[in-house]
Amino acid sequence: MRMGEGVEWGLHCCLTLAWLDERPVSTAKFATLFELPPAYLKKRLQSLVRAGILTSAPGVNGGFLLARSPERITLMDVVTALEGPDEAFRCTEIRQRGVEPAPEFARPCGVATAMRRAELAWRRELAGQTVADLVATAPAEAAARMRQRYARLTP
Amino acid sequence: MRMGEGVEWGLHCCLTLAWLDERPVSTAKFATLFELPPAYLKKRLQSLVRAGILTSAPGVNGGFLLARSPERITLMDVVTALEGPDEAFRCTEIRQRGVEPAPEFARPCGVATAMRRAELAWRRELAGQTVADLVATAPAEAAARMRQRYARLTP
DNA sequence: GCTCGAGTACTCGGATACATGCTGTCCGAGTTCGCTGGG
DNA sequence: CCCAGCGAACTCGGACAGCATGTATCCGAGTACTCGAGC
Repeated sequence: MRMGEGVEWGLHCCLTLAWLDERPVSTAKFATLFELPPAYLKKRLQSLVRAGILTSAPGVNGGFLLARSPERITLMDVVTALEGPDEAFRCTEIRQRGVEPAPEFARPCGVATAMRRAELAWRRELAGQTVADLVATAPAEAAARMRQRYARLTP
Repeated sequence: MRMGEGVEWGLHCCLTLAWLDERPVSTAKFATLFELPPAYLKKRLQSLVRAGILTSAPGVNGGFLLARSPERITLMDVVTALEGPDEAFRCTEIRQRGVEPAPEFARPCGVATAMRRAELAWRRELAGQTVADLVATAPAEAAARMRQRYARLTP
C-alpha cells in the first residue's frame, strides 16, 4: 500500500503558507523552494483548492493562500483532498460468491468490519492533528528560514 | 490510496482455514469457493507461506494450512505479508531541498512524525485483532456452511 | 501377500503479458497588475 | 495630471504521454499419493 507523494507536498505547502501568513505563494515559487516539478505540483495544489483548503489568486503577485485558519485545517482534510475519499480496504463481498444467498449474509462482513476499525483509528488520528499543530511543533528557525527564502525570491 | 485486493482474499482464506481446522485447502478449492482467479490467488497465498503464516503441502490432497494457531495470527501479520513492510506515507525530506544544511534539520520532520503517528494507530489496531477474533465474531452458520461447501467439493 | 516402480495430481518458483492509476507535461482561456500613451 | 488601453505575468482547467505497480496467466521443476506389475 502506497500513499501518493502529493500528500507530502501538500502538507509542506500548507505549513509554508501558515508560516508566511497571508502572503500568496505561486506554483513556481513552491516548485523552486522544494525542487518539485511545477506542472504536476500545480495539479495537486488545484486539488486542494477544489477541496476548499486553499484559495487561488490569478494575476501578477497571485498564488495560493490558506482558505481558512491553520487551526481549522486537519491532516485528514489534506489527505482526503489528495488521495480521494475512498477507504484503502475495499470489501468486495467475496464471502458471498459461489454460494446462494444465506441469512448470515445480512450481517456485515467481519473481515471488513475489522479492517474498517483500523482505518477509523487512522482517520481519527489524522483528524486530530491540524496544520496549526505542525506550526507549533516545528522549530522557530525553520519558519524564519522559510520566510527568508521566500523574501529572497520576490525582489 | 488503495490496498490490494489480495488482503481481502488472504484474510478470508485464513478465516476459512481456521474454520476447517487442520484440513488442507488447495488453491483450486479456494478459487472455487470464492470465485477468484486460481493462478493469481496462488501467488498471494505463496506470499503468506513465505511470511510464515501458512504452510503448504504438495502432492495429492495437499494444500495450505495455518502455520500456527489462529490466536497467534494478527491482521497486521497478514497485511504486512501481502502489502509489504513499508509505510504508506514516505517522507522524502523535501523540506531540505533547495537549501543548504541547517541545524533544525537534525530534528525529525514534523510532517513525517504526524503521519507516522496516524499510521502507528492503524497498525496497533490491526495488531490487536487476530484470526481467532474473526472466528469468534462470525456467525456459527457461516462456519457450518463453509464446512459443508468444503465437504461437497472433496468426494 | 509384499515390494518396487511408474503414473497422476498437486504445489512451488519464476518468467511473462496486461491493466490501472500515479506521475509528469503541455496548451488554450481567462484574470490581474503595471506600464504607456493620449487627453 | 488623470485616465483608458495594451501588454506581461500569472493561474485555471483540461487533454495528453510515460512509467511504476498491481493484476493475471503460463510453464517447467519438484514432491507426495495411488495404482499396478513383478517377486
